[in-house]
Amino acid sequence: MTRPTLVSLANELGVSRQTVSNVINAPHLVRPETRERVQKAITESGYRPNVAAQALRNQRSRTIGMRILPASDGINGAIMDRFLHHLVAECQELGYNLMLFTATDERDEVAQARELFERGSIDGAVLTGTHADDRRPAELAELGIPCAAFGRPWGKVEQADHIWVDVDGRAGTRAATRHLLSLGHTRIGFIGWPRGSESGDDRRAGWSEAMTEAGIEGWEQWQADGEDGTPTGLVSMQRLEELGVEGVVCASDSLALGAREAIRRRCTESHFGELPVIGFDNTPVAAAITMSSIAQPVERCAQLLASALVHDLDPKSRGRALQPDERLVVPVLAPRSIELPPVR
Amino acid sequence: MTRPTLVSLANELGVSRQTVSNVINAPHLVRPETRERVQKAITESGYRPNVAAQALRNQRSRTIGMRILPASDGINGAIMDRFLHHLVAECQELGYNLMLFTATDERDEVAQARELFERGSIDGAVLTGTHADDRRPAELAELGIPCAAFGRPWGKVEQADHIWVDVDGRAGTRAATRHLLSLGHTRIGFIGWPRGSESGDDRRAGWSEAMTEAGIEGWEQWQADGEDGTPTGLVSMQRLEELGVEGVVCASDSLALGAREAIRRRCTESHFGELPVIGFDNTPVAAAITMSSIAQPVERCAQLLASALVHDLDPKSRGRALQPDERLVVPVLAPRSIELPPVR
DNA sequence: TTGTACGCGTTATCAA
DNA sequence: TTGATAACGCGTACAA
Repeated sequence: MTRPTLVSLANELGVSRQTVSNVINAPHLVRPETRERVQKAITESGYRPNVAAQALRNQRSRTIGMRILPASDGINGAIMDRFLHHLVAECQELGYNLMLFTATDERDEVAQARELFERGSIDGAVLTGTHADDRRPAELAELGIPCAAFGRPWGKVEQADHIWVDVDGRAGTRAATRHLLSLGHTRIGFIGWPRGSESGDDRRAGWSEAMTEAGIEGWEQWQADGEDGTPTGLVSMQRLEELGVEGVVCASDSLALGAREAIRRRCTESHFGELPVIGFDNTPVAAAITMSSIAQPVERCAQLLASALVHDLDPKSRGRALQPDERLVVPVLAPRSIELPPVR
Repeated sequence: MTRPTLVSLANELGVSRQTVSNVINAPHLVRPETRERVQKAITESGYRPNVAAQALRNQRSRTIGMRILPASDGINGAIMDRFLHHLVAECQELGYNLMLFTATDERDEVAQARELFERGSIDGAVLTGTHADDRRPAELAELGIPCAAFGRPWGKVEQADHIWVDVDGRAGTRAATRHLLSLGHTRIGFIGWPRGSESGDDRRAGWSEAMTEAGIEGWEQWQADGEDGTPTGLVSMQRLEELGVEGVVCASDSLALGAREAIRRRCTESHFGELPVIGFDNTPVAAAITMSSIAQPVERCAQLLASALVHDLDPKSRGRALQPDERLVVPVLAPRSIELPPVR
């Protein structure tokens, strides 16, 4: 009833444990007939190498650590949910495991990662939610802990020496804005987050670019911002509608949800007049109410990141190094029919 | 620069490694002066026991495994997000780690857990989303894999021999219904999921009980159901309003969101007339639109579950066995002001 | 109270 | 091609 080990298997077969090990790790070194005999025994006995022993011997756990944030709002939660799932899937694919941990703040996050790393629980870490002046990559590097970040090294993209992947939010809002422009609208507004939020400014920039490029006058006034959430979206939209805005791109689905609410209220109060709103993140909520949204390809980000980190941890593994042009992943516009009403 | 080990520390201090080990695991066996000297060295050198070596020696990884589901809708995602976070936090608190894995289905989930268990990666597993005829607990038991489930053993609560914790949805909807009744309303409806969904039927039962208990006639007709989502909530509410329903309890926030939408549309079309809607899950969306909702205490569930499983894995640890009356955790009604309009 | 010796299961090196 | 030996870092029974 006790699980077989390399030794017990070897004894039963009358070979040395090294031979059994070789059948698993270096089959080409073993004579075919022996190999098959051992292989058969391995399969039939349900033998599984012990990871603790492997980790001890190889000085690597084949495990990656990641901090799980307290679920704040449903939006970021949903994104991280998907990211996490695909990260786990890709790690598994590459023969790695993912271990979670919690931390009170980023300082503590580094401390926790360090603890896990120094105890040999993890070989490296995945960071999320990078921001300007993010000290984590440097601190981990200092400690010799390999890491990969979901989120670019804001403010110093060029000199970053760690692995990272990010969603090109700017390209997303640019595409969304162009899309609305292509429908014949010209007065396209933007509802975002207060200046200073890196990804927020990035998303706004895409809209600015598209508007500038289209040669439209006075677009600078068609913007509003505030804390993420439906309330901000609602009041922002009310203001923009007064300015005659004909469509709006938002930095999040929450904002877009609020904007839609404003339009709905106005429509019932006065005349009918739908108006396209495009959200960001393509959350289930957006899909449920058939609202167009810019979809972050978090699946791809997770895959690229896991693969790159694994490659960094073990170049001989199946992990793949990141190509420079793969770092900024472009999101996809997920259009829903209701969002494309005829102009006027 | 190389990390210290028990041996290297012992050598530096001129004691045997046994003494160093004892200082950590059985301090009372070591002479105070020696103990302090060793303790100091441990602290200063930043020594950390190697988990692989410990796992190998103790034949336990102090790690718990859990399948992460593909993020489906935002609602369940948000719930699982919170659950997961608190599960990790509690494990950490108890000196355990949480490892994630993916699986294609429940059969595969058991296979994956088995693989991890037999390789010594995990000591036990956490299950989520239990249902009637759930084979997982029995299969894991068969394999000798300790497990704990978030979700009751539907259909055979009494005979279940594994650890489980669940939210008492029925108590939640009952409380919500009573709450609406206490406001003076009598025609309280319910929007849920199709019969056969365990938690759905459970939530409906709470409403039935409260209505029966209040001695109100004809309540059986004030119900509707369908696939979870805003569309179902919307059409359901339209029908219930025609029946003169004065308030409604829903099996999810999605349904409630749809119901609110129906009320809003009707209000603007004809006369004004708000009407209380209570959702389930208390998602960020509910909070954002100030909609009352029944809040699942997933934090507590996660804590109880982690603690109980850890206790099962290692009775000498700080994990605590589950008391029978702790298994069904009662949710809390999160009332928002807008949800309590005067009657008529 | 401290030290010695062994074993946990695996892999790498080297000799046969 | 195969097998013996050592080592990874730790915990514990036992002896001193």
